[in-house]
Amino acid sequence: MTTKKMEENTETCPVQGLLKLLSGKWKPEIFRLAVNTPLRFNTLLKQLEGANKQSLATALKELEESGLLDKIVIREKPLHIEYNLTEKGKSLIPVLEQLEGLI
Amino acid sequence: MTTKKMEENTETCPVQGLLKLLSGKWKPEIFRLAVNTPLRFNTLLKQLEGANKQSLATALKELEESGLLDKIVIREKPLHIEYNLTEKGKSLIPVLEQLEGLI
DNA sequence: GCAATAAGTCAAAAAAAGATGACTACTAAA
DNA sequence: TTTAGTAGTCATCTTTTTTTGACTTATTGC
Repeated sequence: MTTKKMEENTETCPVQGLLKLLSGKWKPEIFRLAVNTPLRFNTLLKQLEGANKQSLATALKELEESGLLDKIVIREKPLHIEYNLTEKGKSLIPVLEQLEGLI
Repeated sequence: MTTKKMEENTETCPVQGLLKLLSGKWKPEIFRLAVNTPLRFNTLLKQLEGANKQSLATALKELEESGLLDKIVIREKPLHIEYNLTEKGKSLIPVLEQLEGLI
């Protein structure tokens, strides 16, 4: 085996792919909170005890990139940003609930 | 270590708990292989390109500890060990298949 | 213009996860 | 008793992930 570092993961395993969508220290909790209500950055920062801006920003960006969250600018009182579950994101809810029941 | 690093994860999030069962570089692939047939250490080591003994041992132990795999000693020709999906492990299969369809 | 609120970015450090290579333990057969 | 097969462990090193704290950008109100 040639010692290539992170060689292009041919991603032979579909389970791996789906787990990646929610892998990381904060993504699962962020996802759950998003199920109930739209998310805002600073609110989230207070809700997630121990989380920091950087980690949060990274997690939100990745959730957005994988199509689970939508980011929209709200032009209101104090202009802000909202993160909402996409349809794809919502489609995961029942399956995750089912899994929770099994564990 | 007197100082606790990973402070008692109150584990507020069930999604987190279930994702942990299959999180890590090799666990998803190991799980998938276990669906088809009992696993043996050295065979697995050859099947998982790039995996090493240590990582494999750790993954197998964790899968066992979380109740997804059973480890049994087979007293046969060349005495060896077999890892099989537990009932709990098997119960995950249909749900994971469902998730794969969504991603 | 100046301060406050909201949502970030950046470089560096710390911690966790994974990889390496040498070594161990058990059994069975020669 | 030596050798081979199976299934590991251990200490150490490297890579990846997460955290820290300072700095940035944009908008609104005074």
